[in-house]
Amino acid sequence: MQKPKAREARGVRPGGRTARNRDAVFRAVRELMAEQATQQVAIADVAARSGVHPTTIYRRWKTPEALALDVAMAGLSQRSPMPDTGTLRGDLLAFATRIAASISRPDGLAFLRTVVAASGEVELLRGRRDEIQAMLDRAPKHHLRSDDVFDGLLAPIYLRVLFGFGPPKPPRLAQLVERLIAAGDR
Amino acid sequence: MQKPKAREARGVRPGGRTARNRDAVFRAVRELMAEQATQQVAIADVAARSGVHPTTIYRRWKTPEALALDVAMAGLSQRSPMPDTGTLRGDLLAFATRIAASISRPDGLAFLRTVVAASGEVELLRGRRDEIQAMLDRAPKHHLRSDDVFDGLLAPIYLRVLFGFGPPKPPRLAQLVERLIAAGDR
DNA sequence: GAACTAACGCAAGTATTTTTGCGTTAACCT
DNA sequence: AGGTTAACGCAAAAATACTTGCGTTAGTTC
Repeated sequence: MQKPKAREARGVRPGGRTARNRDAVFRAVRELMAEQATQQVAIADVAARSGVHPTTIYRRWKTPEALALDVAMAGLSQRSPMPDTGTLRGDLLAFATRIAASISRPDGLAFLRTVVAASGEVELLRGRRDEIQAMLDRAPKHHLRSDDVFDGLLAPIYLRVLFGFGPPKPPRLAQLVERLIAAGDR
Repeated sequence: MQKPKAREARGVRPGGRTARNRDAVFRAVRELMAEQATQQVAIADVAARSGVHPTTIYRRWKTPEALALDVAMAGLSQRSPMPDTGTLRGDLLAFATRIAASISRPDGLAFLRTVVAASGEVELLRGRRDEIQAMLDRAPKHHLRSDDVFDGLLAPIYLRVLFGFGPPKPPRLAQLVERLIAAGDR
């Protein structure tokens, strides 16, 4: 007989109460971020809403920033799949539309602010980039790379929202997609 | 004999000591932002560096956010003129290059973060938009508007920096300009 | 199911941030 | 020049944020 997961970190307890507390805290953070669109969630507020003692939160996350970033990263892990409509144009438009929609919800803006505030967390976005590249690779005959999608679609949508203009409206999104495709045709 | 500026707010004193304190505080904020690239400048630190008493700072600005935003807005007022190279392509490239350069300095990043954190301050960017439009109006035969410059140049540059990738390198900047012009030709 | 101990809750303590009351300085007006 | 008072500096108090010590709870292992 031998210890299960013998090489794993000794004495770590991710199950049961710990996981429950983690979920309760995350839920509270997301709710608070959605209500007051601020990136500075007060630990005391999170504790009150989640029912988890403030001391526990301080011990596990140290600072509000670390907590917010942890929540943001967890949100990225369970993201929805990339669109696959059969055409590059359709994929790009669906992608842009979904980004614009998700960023319009108040918690979407809070999430974006969190990522920006913790900038340097480049790793956080690496997986996303690979998925975009895979989408592009399905379509033949163009020179687009994931950076082009970033510059041509993500950047305009995100920055408009960050600057307090709303997200682009559907006609503008379509126009951005057309320009991106045209750039890839040359 | 009558009061000078009789219609102005009674009892406001912008001159002398008040202005001197304001300048000292602004200078301290800018320095601190440049050193530690954080958007949360501590009032106590600003007071220590500027020589202005903390109480005075609290009374005039209430919160660190308000102070940072005030500094950012003041910085925008004394901005450099738009480039005028003789060609649209030259103007756009010079503009993009200057933006990329200014945002690479640590205080430029701090400034950008401040604006983003205070999003909703759309007014702050209105004047800039008009200047961009004026630059476009000098060149004949294209359909570009200031929004196109925002989406095609500003957004990629700013968002790359905000996300922790560096600013685009010169070849990429040139490519973005070419795509923007191509989009305006159609 | 009993031993072991990571994670927790709680109360008290420490540190940091912000406010308040009051006397002083100096900008502005006549 | 002299009066008026906005803005200031200072010390003390209040509020807020964070840490620490300790006993308890409940995953985990055997």
